[in-house]
Amino acid sequence: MSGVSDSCFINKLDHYLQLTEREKLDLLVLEESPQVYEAGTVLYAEDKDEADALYIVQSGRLHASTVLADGGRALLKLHFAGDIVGTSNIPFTTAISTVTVVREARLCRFPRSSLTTLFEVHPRLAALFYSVGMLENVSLTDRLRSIGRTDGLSRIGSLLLEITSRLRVTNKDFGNEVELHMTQADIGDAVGLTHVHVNRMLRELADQGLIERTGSTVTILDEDRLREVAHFTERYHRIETDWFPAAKE
Amino acid sequence: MSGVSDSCFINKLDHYLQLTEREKLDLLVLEESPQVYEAGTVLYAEDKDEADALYIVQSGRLHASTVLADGGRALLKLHFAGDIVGTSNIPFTTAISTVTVVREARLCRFPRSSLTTLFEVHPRLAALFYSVGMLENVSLTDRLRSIGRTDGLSRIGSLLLEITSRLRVTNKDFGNEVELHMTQADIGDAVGLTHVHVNRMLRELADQGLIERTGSTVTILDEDRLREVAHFTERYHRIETDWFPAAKE
DNA sequence: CGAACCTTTGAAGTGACTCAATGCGTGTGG
DNA sequence: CCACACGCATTGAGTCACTTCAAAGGTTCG
Repeated sequence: MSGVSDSCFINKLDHYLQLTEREKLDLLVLEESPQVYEAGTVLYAEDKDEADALYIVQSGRLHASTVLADGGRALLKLHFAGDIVGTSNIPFTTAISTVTVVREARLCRFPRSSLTTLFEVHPRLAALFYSVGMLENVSLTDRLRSIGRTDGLSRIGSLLLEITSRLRVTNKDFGNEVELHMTQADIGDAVGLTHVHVNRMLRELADQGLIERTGSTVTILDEDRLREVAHFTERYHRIETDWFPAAKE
Repeated sequence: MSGVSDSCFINKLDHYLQLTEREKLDLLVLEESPQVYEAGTVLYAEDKDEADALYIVQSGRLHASTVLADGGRALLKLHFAGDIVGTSNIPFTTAISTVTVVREARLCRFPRSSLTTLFEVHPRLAALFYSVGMLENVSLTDRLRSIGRTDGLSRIGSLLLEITSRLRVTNKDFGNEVELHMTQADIGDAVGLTHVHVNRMLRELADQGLIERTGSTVTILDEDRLREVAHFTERYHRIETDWFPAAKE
């Protein structure tokens, strides 16, 4: 039987909120044991698969994408350790985007039925789910602003900063060296540019001394200046928990 | 004292879910009586005002915007009757966008503390709030795709269809004539184009016989073809409620 | 009747795209 | 162990969607 340390939730939820023993134990029952998914695995496919569960990321990388009419692709979300994947399917029966494992990941499946119990028994955890979902909402509006209203250089800078920023949530001693696990075409699909232009903008960022590149690893050399270029606002430090219902002991 | 018909929730929540008497009564206590806000009113300002309440829209129009480094503006969300405004502030203490009343609106304030009670006492309604929030996330990813990966004509078409689609949620007998309540500059800020180009794309849509314009009212002449041009997917019909906890009678 | 705001149109400039070719690294089958 | 294929990064050149700048026409309102 799996111990508490095997839970997919402990990392991130515990970061935002000190979970009680009762909460931890109940979560262990509600979520399934972590399973390993290799890179390339499709968790569910847009407009095709039933979306009857969330997945909590213990480690690894995933992304949500959608196919365009012209055969192109858009990357809608990036998912890191601690993220809850699949929340936007909650109001639907069929998956509204395709979720792909980008880098070998350990995931806990969290069936819809567990969500029912969670909301019934643990209002405080339900509030936390709600907050985390709204955090995703904010991340989306930030990208909307970046993609809709800034040039290529800013968009790429913004993406780099968002990735580092989110990795730091679960990894405090994270430096300024990021392995992107994305091709330049992926980056383009995420920020709304072609891979050719992504290449030129990455070079430009490097030429300006803001970043350094080695393969698909990026080192941020001047984070302050990059933040200015990208008009980036940090948002993932903490969440407001004052209004949360009391925990079940 | 205000009757049930005065509640800001009945319209939309009742559309998705048959509320019980107990739920309706409790909601009436939790939400404040509707108040009228005239066009131009700023509910709260980005990075400035405390965000200690949600607002439920009974009637009228609002939008959420953010100011850019270069003085520009991005419209992040449009809010219609039945919407819950301010959810993205839930994880924060300070407002993360500016919410402005676009057209005289009747709003019910829903303080954060009411949210606490809602999650404690009415898990089913909490689930509904969660679902509605996730629906907003989906709307954002749809716009992300539209803005990041399609041309001006599609973006405008997509916006027009989203507006009509969302107005239909609370107004079944809504035709194909939409009063936008947006200037062409507003539209540009919403879809990531300049007002000049918005003008040309609107003309183009009209020239192609897809729409007809009178002032800021748009009549959709060929909705099927417009959907093709815009690559639009309808999403606001209904939400999945099977997993919701049982209602408190 | 003028001011303010919005829409519309023209003309020129540019950021990003498309097309195309080259190089590079890695894995694989002969 | 080499040859080749394949995916990815890089670079150049030409083109285009959208921008910027500028000005004129409409509408509303005090």
